[in-house]
Amino acid sequence: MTGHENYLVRKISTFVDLSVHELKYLSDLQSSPIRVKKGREIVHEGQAGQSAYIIHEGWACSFKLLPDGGRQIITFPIPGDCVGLRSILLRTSDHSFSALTDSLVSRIQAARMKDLFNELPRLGAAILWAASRDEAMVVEHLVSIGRRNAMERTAHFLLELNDRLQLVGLASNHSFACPLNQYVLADALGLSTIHVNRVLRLLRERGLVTLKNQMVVIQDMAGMKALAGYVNRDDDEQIEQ
Amino acid sequence: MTGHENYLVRKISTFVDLSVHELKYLSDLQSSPIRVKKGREIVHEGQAGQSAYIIHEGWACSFKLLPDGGRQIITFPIPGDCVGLRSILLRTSDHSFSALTDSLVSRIQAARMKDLFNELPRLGAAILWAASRDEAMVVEHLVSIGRRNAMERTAHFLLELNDRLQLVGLASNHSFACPLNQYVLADALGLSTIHVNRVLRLLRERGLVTLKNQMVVIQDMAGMKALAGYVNRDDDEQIEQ
DNA sequence: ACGGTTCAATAACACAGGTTAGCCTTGGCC
DNA sequence: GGCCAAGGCTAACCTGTGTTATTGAACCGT
Repeated sequence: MTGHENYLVRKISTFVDLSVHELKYLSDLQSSPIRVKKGREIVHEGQAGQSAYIIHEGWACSFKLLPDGGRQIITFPIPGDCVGLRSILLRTSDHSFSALTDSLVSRIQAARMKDLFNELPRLGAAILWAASRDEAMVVEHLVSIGRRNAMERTAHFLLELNDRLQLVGLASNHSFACPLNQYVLADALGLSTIHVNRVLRLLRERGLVTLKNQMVVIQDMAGMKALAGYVNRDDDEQIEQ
Repeated sequence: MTGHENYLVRKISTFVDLSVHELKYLSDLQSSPIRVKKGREIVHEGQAGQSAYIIHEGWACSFKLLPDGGRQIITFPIPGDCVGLRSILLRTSDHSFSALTDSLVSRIQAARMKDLFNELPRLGAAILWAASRDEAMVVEHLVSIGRRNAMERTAHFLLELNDRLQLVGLASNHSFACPLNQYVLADALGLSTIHVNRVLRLLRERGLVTLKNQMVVIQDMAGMKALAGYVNRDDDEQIEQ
């Protein structure tokens, strides 16, 4: 264990206590870390090759491209997150995945992942549990885009990011470093860049939140939650065995 | 086996050949079938109780409600589909789930599902594979709502339904029975009822597709696919094990 | 045959968000 | 120091979609 996988361990440990053996297995599962330059595409939609990836440092995004050149960002994997688990079951990846900042990732071979479920089912369940949470996030994202207006949607998104980052210790109670620019936000929120700009200004003017110099500061947490209709993750939920 | 689980078997058999033993296990896994009246809510968001459900007959929808009374439909489970697998890992259900027509469903107890993975991992993998497909559908839905306009989105949705129904033999090449009314479509597509009506008229006027008397007829398959930017499911993908 | 309910259809109007077009700041690099 | 690229900001205008309101057809139970 070289230290960078602490985020994953930290996240999983919040819900199951890992034994020394499990920790070791978790560490051996992964390839040695790979440096990825900002902007570099790691997996391309339709690509065969069955690997999942774990992010140790940096931010990434998974997305789909449309024939007309449009892009919809599905989710922003952050340190400790696992991407492409689905491509282990399906034969090809159904979305692309690229680094938003210089990053450090490891690859997980499909075969080893399958072994894991036989050998350490408890650890396997913990990983699936984490994946389930990610799915739940995609669902919430769907709801946001389908039924919340631009402001609610943006607020909701920032609140959720804040919560996720706190889980791995990358956010204080109400602020976090955020390398996402307005173009990227637009592709995630299903809006135009210009409208993202408008919305951010409104949120700022109302004293709710600021995004400046790669830093998000939530200034009125209660106001934000009210606006977004945000419900806290039920963080005491436990995996039961 | 009373016959009604044929859809599930049929769907799974498309990708793995099930042994007699596996078929039996799959059948024993499920509670005896439960009749559910049209409109009845089967699982309520936040409800504890860890069960998944399998649909044998009828249509359902899974959705989330918003504080302002809005509703976003996530997906329409059809015969052979499994709902709420996620609530087996998370402790509570993160969305509601109700019957759109009189339906027949079975419950699957969490514990038995977990046993399955130990005892018949191949069958377990097949079920997870089906679940992965459903996830992929949610992602595609997200892309639709985020980056396709109302017409493209509607066309895409109908094409996808057609494909799914074909998989269980409930659609011919280009038409299928569809109990969804315009209100329900609106909540799925993130549109207003009125706009769904407009869009359906446009699609009809352009000779692309009609929805009349609970029947969808795709009249110009090529035109629809071009409009929606629809890519066929890669139906020859195999689960390998 | 009757009233009630559900669903589809249309029209007129309103507004959220998209589009086009610039300008300004910052920071890196030759 | 000067150029260039990336990212942020703003304004004016346009359009896709939402809203409100109303009508009609089909079906249902009594």
